[in-house]
Amino acid sequence: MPHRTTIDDVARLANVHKATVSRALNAQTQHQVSRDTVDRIRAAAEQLGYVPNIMARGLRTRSSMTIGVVIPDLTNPFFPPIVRGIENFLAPRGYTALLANTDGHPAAERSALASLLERRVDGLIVASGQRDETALADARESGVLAIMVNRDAGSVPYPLVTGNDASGIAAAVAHLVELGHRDLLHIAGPANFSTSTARRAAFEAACRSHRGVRCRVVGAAALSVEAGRLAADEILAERRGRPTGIIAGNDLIALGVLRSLRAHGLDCPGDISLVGFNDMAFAEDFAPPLTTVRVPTLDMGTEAARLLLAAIATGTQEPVTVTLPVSLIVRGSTGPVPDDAHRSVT
Amino acid sequence: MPHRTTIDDVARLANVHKATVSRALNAQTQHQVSRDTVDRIRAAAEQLGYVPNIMARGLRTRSSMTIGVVIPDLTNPFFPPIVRGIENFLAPRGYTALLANTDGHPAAERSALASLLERRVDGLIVASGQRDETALADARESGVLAIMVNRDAGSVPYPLVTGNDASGIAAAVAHLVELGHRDLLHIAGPANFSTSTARRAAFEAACRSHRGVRCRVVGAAALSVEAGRLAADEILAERRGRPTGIIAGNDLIALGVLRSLRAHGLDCPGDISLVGFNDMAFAEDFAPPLTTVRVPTLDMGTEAARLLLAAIATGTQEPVTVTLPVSLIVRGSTGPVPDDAHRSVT
DNA sequence: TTGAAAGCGCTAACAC
DNA sequence: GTGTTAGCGCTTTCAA
Repeated sequence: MPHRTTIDDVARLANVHKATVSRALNAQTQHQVSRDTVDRIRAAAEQLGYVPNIMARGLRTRSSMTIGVVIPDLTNPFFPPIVRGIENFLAPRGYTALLANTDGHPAAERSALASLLERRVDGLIVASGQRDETALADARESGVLAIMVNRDAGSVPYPLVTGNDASGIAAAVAHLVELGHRDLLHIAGPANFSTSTARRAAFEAACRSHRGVRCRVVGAAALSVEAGRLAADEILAERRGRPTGIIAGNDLIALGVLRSLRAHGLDCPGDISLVGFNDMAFAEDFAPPLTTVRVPTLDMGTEAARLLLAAIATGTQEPVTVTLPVSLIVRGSTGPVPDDAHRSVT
Repeated sequence: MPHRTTIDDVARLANVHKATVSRALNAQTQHQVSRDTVDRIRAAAEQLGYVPNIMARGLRTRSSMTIGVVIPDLTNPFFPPIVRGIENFLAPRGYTALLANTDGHPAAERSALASLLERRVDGLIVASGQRDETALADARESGVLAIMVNRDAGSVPYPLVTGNDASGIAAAVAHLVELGHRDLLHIAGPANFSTSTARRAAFEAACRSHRGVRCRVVGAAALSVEAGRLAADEILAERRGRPTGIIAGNDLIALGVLRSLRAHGLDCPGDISLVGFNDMAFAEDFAPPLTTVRVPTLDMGTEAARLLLAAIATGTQEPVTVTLPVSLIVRGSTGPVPDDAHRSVT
């Protein structure tokens, strides 16, 4: 690539030493240079179209002004808002995000992390947390600064920014109970995600807190539409004990449930009510519009970026957990329990 | 950040000069080093957890092994698959993507570009093309390699990877005509996007090629749900001359049309048929499932990355246009023209 | 096959 | 206020 012009070229044109150019062009050191020379240097830089080389600077200052963002899959609608929130915070502060997808594969995560570390990112924001994080454990071991987003890293004590899973699930359960539902099912995500186990536990606790509510939990193989459909298929194949209300581990699973319901000729919410989790983009446009728990994904990203830059500034980080509030968004996929709901269980 | 261990540390442990370490650890120069020393160096590097510093290497080799990806908004579901396609191609080749959002603002684009250029990206992939690209013109002027994706950069002659807008629109028109529709409307995107004008022209041409088809074009203020809804609201407010078939400039606009239709108590496709463009994620889950033109977004990203790396390898690029095939996906939002369709125009 | 030396473009200590 | 000097960690001639 081009951009040949270096700090030396500017120095020559402005008739000063390159160190002076460096001072003049840097906000923190600019006051050390006289007004006149700053102007002269500015003009020279402008004239030459000088673009400072951040790599060279970084070599000296041991900072790359880039942050590694590792996510499972950008194509999953849950993650773009997080990334956007991160960038919204980083960009005005001179930082840029290096993106890496892992697809949930440990091998891909390893190589993604390696690639980011080679580039000497100043820190990591990781949205692909799992129970068994070996690669992250190594990173943490060698002093890499990082913030987890949404899911934690198992036993690796990185700070975490997450939504309030418990209160979201509690609100969903309360909503269904209020509508008269007494047979509730939770389709949980894989247990190696901290959010899955948190939501599952919250579901069971919430059900216990309402008298007369029968609850049941099944697991989905992944946080995906297909996994949700499969799980729902199995449940709907059973002739007795069908739930009247389902709380899905996330919106993708909920979408799978919706497809399964249609395939079985069941009406939502006429026959079965459904609540999702996350309020992903366009959840309101589904058929029916999905009742779900809204998670502030953009804010989660922003907050994670804020925490990371703070950690970079101090060089240290405590394993805090920042829990952001969530809210139940009631739309068309939940309704009153059908009259004959109890036929199947008696 | 940590990772203190440098090539010198490895050299010392392996009892060789750092130049030898460099050769041993580099695939292209490895054959210059004896088998034994390579092994010894490898072991030493492993033992020390050596991670080469790409910035330092880049300073020397004038290549950063990073590609700048500039998009309007990651939160728009059209872009993540493109980015994913890019990364799928880049990652195995040792490149990483630096992401920058512009929100369609020239100012944001300027600063995004500046930030990428400071980081000495080896090239750019730009999905935020507009008619009046001043920042890109400068980049092009100073020899920056770049590939446009989806939309071109107006008069800036960068190569372009795009979907076949004309054939997609032609297929959509043919589909509606076959269903009996004779009054067609195209809600076009803003004219400063090359795709908007291409689709508009294709629409008008396609309509002319079918005898007895009346066509009309209105513009949406943006490629967004809200802009689509507004445009549809205006059309539906007219009491006469309503179209029976609408082809939206993209799926987001189509979604806005859907919402407007619902608000007006109109049935889709009972009263009006609707075709989108792009086949964005979950278009099949809308109410009704959206008939749309599928654009191979993932492939577009991959192809753009391929072209860019080729350009980087040769140091030159021709202003070629790669047009990828698209296909009409017929779902529930299109149906036979209603019987009374001609009442309103007579 | 390996070592020595130079330098990529920048900033930071130290002079003056 | 400004110049000098010395590297940051790497690759790449050029010698040996």
